[in-house]
Amino acid sequence: MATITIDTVGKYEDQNVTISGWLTHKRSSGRIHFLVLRDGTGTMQATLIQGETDEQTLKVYTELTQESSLTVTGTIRKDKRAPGGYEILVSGIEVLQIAEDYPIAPKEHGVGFLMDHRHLWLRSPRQQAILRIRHAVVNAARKFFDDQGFTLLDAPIFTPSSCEGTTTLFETEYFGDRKAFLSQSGQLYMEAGAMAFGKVYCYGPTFRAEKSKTRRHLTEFWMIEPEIAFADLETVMKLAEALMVAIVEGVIKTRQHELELLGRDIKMFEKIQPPFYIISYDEALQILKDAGESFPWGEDFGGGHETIISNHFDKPVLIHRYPAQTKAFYMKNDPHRPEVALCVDMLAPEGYGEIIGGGQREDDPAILKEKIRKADLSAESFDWYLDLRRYGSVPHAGFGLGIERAVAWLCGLEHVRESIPFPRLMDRLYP
RNA sequence: UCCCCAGUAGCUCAGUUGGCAGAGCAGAUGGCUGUUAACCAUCGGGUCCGCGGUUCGAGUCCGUGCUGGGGAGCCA
Repeated sequence: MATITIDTVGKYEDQNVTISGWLTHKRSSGRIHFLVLRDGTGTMQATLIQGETDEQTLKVYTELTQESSLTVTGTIRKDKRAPGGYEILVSGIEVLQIAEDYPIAPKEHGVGFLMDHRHLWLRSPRQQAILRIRHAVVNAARKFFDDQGFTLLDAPIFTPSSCEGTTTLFETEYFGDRKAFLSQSGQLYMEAGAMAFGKVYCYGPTFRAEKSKTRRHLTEFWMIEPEIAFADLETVMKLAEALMVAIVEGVIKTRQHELELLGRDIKMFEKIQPPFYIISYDEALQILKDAGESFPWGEDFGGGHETIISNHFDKPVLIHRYPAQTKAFYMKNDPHRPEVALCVDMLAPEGYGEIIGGGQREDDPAILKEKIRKADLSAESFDWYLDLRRYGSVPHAGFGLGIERAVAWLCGLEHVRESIPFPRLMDRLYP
C-alpha cells in the first residue's frame, strides 16, 4: 500500500493508500461524514459512511478536533462532488494527536489576533499561497543572476558601522566594550566582491531600526543585491527591468493557482514586459505638479507621492537622477549635472512603493573620502571601502530589491507583514 | 516621536438619551444518507482592558495608563 501526498492523488485512482496530515475541519450529513485533510501539499476530502465504514473508525472520527494530526487509510475515488475532484473513502484512521481547542476558526479574525498566532496562521491557505509566491520570487531572482554568471557572495550580518548614514541601526554588544551593528545592506561588501568576481549578488536579511509604522515597513526584511564592475547607471536600469520581468514570469508560470486564490489578475502580470517606463526625477515632479501636488525640487518622495506617480503607469516605473542630497554618500553624482545622483528607484504599480533602489557608485577616492566626511561617518570604519578605490578603481553599479515589497505587490497585500513568515515590526517581536 | 481609531464571551462584533449583558461563529448534546466555511434544535460560556472620578445608578460621561490597529516622517 502506497503512502502518498495529496498533490499526487490523481495517480492513485481506485488504489488503497495512506495519507498523513492535519484535520482542517469536519462536516457531516446524516450517515455520511467528511473530514478535510491538509498535508502541506494540498487539501482533500476524506469520506466515511455509516454502515460501510467500521464502527471503530467512526468512533475515532467523532473524537477528532480541528488540527488533530492523523494518518488516514482508504481508497482514492474520483468524484465530482469532492472539492478538487478526488476523495479518499476511509477504511482506517490512526490518530497521532488529538489537538486542543484550536484558536483559529475557519472564520474571520482581527489582525492583532492573527499576528499573535502567526505560527498557526501559516497553516491557512491564504498564507501558504503568499509564502509559496515568496519562494517563487526568490527562486526566479536567484536563477536570473545565476544564469547570467553572477557569483553568490554572502554578506555579513554583523557590521562595524553604518552603510546608510541616515537610517537608524540596531546596535549590539560585541565582546566587551566593542559595538556591532546589524547590517542595513550588503552593498558595500558586494562592491568589494564585484572587484574580485566581476558580477556578484547577495541574498539575506537586513535590519533597520526605523520607528516606521506603515504598511510598507518591517524592521527585518530581505534583499537581493547585485553589484557589477565596469557598469554604469544605464546597465543596472536594464538589469533591474530584466530582473522584474523574470520574477513576474517565474511567478505566473509556477504559482498561477496561488495568484488566483489571492484574487490577482494574471492578465495584468502578463503585460509586465519590457520596456518599462523610465523617467527622471524632474519628470516625476511634473507628474506630481499635474496632479495638483506642490512639491519642492530637492526632496525625496513620500509614500503618498510614490502612489500618485506609480498610478500613472500599468507597469513598474524607473525614476532616475534624484537630487544628490536625498541619496546615500556612496552614490556617484552625474558629471553633467552634479546636483543629481546617478541613481534609480523602481516603483511597483498600485502604490506598493519603492521595490528597487540602486545606482552607480562613487569611484573616485578623493570625492568618496570627502562624501564620507560630509556624511559625518567615521573615516576609520570605511578605510577598507576606500581601498576599493585605491587599488584599481572602476566604474561600478548595483541595486537592492526588497523581497517583501515585491511579494506584497504580486500578492496584492494590504500590508507587507503577510509577505514574510515571521514579520518583525516596531511593536512586534512575537512569535 | 507625532496624529487618528478601537478595546464587551475562545473569535468577530452589536449595545439607542446613563437604567436587567446581547447576536453570529467556535465548544457540548441531539437530529439529518453527498457535505463544500453544510444545515436545524438545545445548552454552557462575561475582571464590559486597568486605575481614578462624576452620578441614586457607568459597558455608555470625564481624566489617566496600557494594549492593538491605521497614518505621518524616514525608507526597501
